[in-house]
Amino acid sequence: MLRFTDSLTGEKVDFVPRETGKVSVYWCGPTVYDAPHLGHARSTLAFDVLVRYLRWKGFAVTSVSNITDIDDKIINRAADEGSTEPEVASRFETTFVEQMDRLNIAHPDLRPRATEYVDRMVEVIGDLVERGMAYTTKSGVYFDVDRLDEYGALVGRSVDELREGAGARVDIDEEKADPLDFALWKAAKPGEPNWDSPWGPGRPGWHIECVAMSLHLLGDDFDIHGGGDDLVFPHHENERAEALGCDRKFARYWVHNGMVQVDGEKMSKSLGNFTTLVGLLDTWDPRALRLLVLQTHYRRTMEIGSTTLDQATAALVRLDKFADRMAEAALPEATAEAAVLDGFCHAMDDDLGTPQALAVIFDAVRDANRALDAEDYGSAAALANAALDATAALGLKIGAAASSAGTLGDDPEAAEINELVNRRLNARAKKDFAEADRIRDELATRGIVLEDGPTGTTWRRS
RNA sequence: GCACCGGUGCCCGAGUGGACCAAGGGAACGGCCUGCAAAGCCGUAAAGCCGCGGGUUCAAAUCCCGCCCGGUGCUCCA
Repeated sequence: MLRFTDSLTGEKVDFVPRETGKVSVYWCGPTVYDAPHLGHARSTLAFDVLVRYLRWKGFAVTSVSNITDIDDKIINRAADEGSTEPEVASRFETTFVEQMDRLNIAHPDLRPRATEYVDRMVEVIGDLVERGMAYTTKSGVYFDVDRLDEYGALVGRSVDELREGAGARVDIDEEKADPLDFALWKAAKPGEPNWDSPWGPGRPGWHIECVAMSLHLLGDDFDIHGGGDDLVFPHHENERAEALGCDRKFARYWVHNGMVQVDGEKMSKSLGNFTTLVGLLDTWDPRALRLLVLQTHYRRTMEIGSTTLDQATAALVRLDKFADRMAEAALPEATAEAAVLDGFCHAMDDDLGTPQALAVIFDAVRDANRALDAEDYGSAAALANAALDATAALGLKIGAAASSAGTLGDDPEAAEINELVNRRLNARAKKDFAEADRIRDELATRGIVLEDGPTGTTWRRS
């Protein structure tokens, strides 16, 4: 039985989908106003693994993740650049998708944009106004928090408690009847993009797009709603209020991932150049980032930095070598070792315990190597198949062929390096080890590592 | 300030009441292999007891109280 920690109750609960065998998942995608960062990667990776594992288990999954392409930050960025909102949004959406592709993240089945859903949002807002859950002011339409008893349930606070902290960080809008009330529709200001509505020209308020999209594409009472845990309040609390305010059932389970830290501190642009994904993925194998993320439970705050990425890279190299070794061994056909897959499922079923799942995989790797050393090919094959099946279920491709380093022939210096390698081989053949070592040292200073194997010498960049 | 979540070896991190009390990865060390290395495999040691101080319990890293530190949220940040 699959279990998740549901943010609404904070407890681990059995997962019972709306429809047997089918799972509907919605997770909050990015607001495309800037380059994607580590946090986007971690969050998207978390839900990628969730979806992959559910599919691996045999569920028919429908996944939806939005692109928020209209918001204050996009407007500001466009103004700063002397560009337009659609241009800014389109550019960063492209970058986002590119980086997700590098991370081998499966595309969501549907990736709707907020601007394509304005009509549906207007419908939802209209419904709320009709039901008396929302009111209109000069500056827009606001949700009346007092009308919903359950407001605050997701974040685990009462309306009174929330009211105490309201305005702690942002000035209170005088137009609102209650500081907690939040915008559903913002009246247009001069120069801003706007759409027509029964309340005059304006633009969508608090992430009402997520409600309009998720309910439209997945239906009422869909299964899982996810996102980063910084979105719990007010973002998700408000979404929930919007849906419940329309008397519609919303997410059955709320799943939130933890934040990323760099060097023990919050990630910020001043802290390092690899807080953006593009730079990081240029430096490290994207699979190393996936492995690193999976080594920490998705709900926990985690550390990402050059040290941990290097460590993950070392672990990844080991997995690649393992996959290659097993492939070269030409092992017999074998069914994946059931004990390993059972262990893997047991770990994953328990709130997606990827760290434990990886421990099962690494144990299988060691056992398979041991079996191969002992020339127990049947066991080695069964264990290797299980390990490969499990890594694949996590979206982790292993083996040198999967390495982003690509084939050695692609390296611009390949011809020159190969020449040096051949000269060294000749020297070794003549037992001129001094010359052989000199060439090896020369390559080492250029960051090239040589490996002499039974079938010849290979090289790679360290 | 208020709320929530964390603080586990040299590093990253599982474990959240009980088989001598800590998985897995990285690093370290030793062995095999190698002309020597590298890589790989095998193995070993390493937490004077899991932030600090109290408490509950037959039994706690795991529960309770206080304190210290970090993170997140408190109107648009994954």
